[in-house]
Amino acid sequence: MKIGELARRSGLSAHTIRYYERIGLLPYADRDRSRQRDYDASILTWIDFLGRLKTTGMPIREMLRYAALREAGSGTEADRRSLLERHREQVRARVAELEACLLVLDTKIAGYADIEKRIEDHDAHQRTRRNQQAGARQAGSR
Amino acid sequence: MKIGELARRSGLSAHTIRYYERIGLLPYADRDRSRQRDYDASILTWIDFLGRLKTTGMPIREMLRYAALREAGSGTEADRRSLLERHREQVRARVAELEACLLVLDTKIAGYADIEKRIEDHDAHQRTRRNQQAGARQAGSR
DNA sequence: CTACGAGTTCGAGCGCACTCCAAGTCAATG
DNA sequence: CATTGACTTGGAGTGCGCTCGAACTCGTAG
Repeated sequence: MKIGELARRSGLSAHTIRYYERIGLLPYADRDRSRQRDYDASILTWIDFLGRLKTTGMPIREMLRYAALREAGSGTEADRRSLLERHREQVRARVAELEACLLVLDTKIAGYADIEKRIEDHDAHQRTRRNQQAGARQAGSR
Repeated sequence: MKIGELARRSGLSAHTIRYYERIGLLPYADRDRSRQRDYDASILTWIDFLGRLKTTGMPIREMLRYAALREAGSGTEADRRSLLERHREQVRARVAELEACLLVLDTKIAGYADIEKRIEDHDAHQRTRRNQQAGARQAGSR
């Protein structure tokens, strides 16, 4: 698979794929006779996992540490595991934080809803009064 | 309250407070006789809410839109509400996304735990075999 | 042979959200 | 009166994670 197809299938741009290789997030890819990168489909699994790390807010620095352990092969499982466990805790904390903010947002939104409702009621009341006055005028003009 | 105290109480740096005022996120603060900013405690509520928006990933661009509506005063409640409602949906989506990633992390971590367990078992087995051989040698040597 | 499309490298540029620096002002203290 | 420390402004610099451009090389189709 060449870089263009990998880009389409991974959702990254070819630029980003090269950038990731440059910084060491992706392993140095084999090149064909004309020095073009030639990828194995298995790289998609790795890119996908990197995407998870990224989505959960892991900085590239730390992904690099994980990638390096992975490259180092067996014997690094305990380190990789504890790195992911620490990250998992951070993600859990983040979720809790977002949920706390959601409550604040709910309250704020409910506050605006109240204000809007009060305005509507007020308007409806005003209309009713105008109509009553108009009715009274009509009745009086007969 | 001067900027230093506000910085301490809000958790922002004085630099950041001035930056926020410059871009319009904080209202232009009144100055005292010697042109120093003089804040009312009520600003803390606003900074706190801005913090919630920031924590939930709202870009400054959008906070500015909200801040502008707020400055515009009454009549903008419906807009402010819908802005916050749209944001709330994004935050909810983000939480869902993080939770999906947490499942992937759990699986990955469990995988490493398995590998480590297999290695431990293997080592324990090796030790047992060595002990048995040592025992057999001792018994034979008697 | 030419033209194309997709790839290559290297380095510069960008958007975001700060963060910091230099040079100056001011009020209070010794 | 001199010093100290907290403040002022305007503008430059930073770190992150890309993103893009220029100039070039290939392999294939017409």
